[in-house]
Amino acid sequence: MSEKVYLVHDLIERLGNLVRADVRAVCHASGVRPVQLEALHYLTQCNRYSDTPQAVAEYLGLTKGTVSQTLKVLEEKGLLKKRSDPGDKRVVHLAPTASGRRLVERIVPSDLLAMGIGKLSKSEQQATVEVLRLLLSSVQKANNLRTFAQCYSCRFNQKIDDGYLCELTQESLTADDVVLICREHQYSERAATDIEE
Amino acid sequence: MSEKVYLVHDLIERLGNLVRADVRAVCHASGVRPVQLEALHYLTQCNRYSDTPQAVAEYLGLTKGTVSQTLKVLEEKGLLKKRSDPGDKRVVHLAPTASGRRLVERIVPSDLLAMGIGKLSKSEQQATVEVLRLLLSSVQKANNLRTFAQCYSCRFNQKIDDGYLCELTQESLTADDVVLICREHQYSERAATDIEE
DNA sequence: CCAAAAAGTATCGACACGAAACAATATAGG
DNA sequence: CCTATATTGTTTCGTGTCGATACTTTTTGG
Repeated sequence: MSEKVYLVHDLIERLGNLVRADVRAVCHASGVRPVQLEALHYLTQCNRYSDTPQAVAEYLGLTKGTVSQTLKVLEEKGLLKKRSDPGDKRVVHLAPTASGRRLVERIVPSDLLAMGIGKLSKSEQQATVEVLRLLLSSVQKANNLRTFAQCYSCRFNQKIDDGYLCELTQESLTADDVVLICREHQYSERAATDIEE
Repeated sequence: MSEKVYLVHDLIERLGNLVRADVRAVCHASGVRPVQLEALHYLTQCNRYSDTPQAVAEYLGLTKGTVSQTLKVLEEKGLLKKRSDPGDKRVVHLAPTASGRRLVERIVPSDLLAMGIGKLSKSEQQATVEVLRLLLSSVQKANNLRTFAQCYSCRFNQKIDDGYLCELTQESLTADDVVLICREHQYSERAATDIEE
């Protein structure tokens, strides 16, 4: 195996540790657990097909039982509202409350990371985003993982005259919709990671 | 704040989540906790100034009380040996046992990440390592964090005729020593992150 | 020599986590 | 239509993580 794999594993792990330690400290001051914040953070970014307990569990790599408890605590704290799906009565939709959104905005992104990135030049910042994006999509593709990416880079997304269409659900999407992350997302064959914003 | 900060935070968090979920699965099969493996992994990489409970706590971003328990469990499982310092009787040195080292080698690096990196071209792999290294050192410098890097890039490290000298401890170091990570590490002023291996 | 700092341990309570069992609803096959 | 089977989510339970706090031992500094 290439030496590089060890290096990248180490670097990802250490950056992850630092960011997590920082987030943990701020979370602690705010009285929430890191995993609770991560779930809430996800829910501020996902679309209406992806705001369920099951999707949160897949995104975080946890079991549905574990996530169920986390969501229960978030609801008790008033950071989250549950709403049952009108079409499928098994399904629950989750939405952060106003205070939930405020909490996420206060903690994400971590100051630690922001300061580090701020020290980089514009071109270094750009290179960082591109490399991380490429690495993430490569890991996801190599392991057939759900990609949890935004609709605009999805092979099911189609541009129509007054907006977009999801070919999977056959529903029309707005410009706001297509920047949310979706659990059904699949990259199109062409390099969809190159899209600039 | 630059948009890029949000993007990088997200990407680091998601890559970290994926790697952690993968490591967690393998750990579970091996009967150890992720945090136990991370501590053990650190101890396979650190030098003789950095193999103490306090250093592990700083590296992982946890309190010493928490780490003390983790180490106790590792010792009970026979993955770790404790040895008290002859010079300072408060200090305990930690060393992975043979089975501890074997465990780490089996789990690190994660297959998930290895497969993802394997799909990248040589030059993309190189770019990934460089970008992550730059980002990590930038984050560390911006926050005055301990860098936990290898002696060869340390400002206290000096090349002498038959090896190296640490100007902080005034002890001589071998070629094997200078690739271990040290809690007292400080980057020299020149860009020490550019060193190739 | 004594106060303060530092390294480590022990104990406690809140919560994370997986496993398993469970309830409710949806889907597919006969 | 009706009954397996699958899917979604919750609950319960046991183990373990984590931080806070209090504590011991040793070192250091005035």
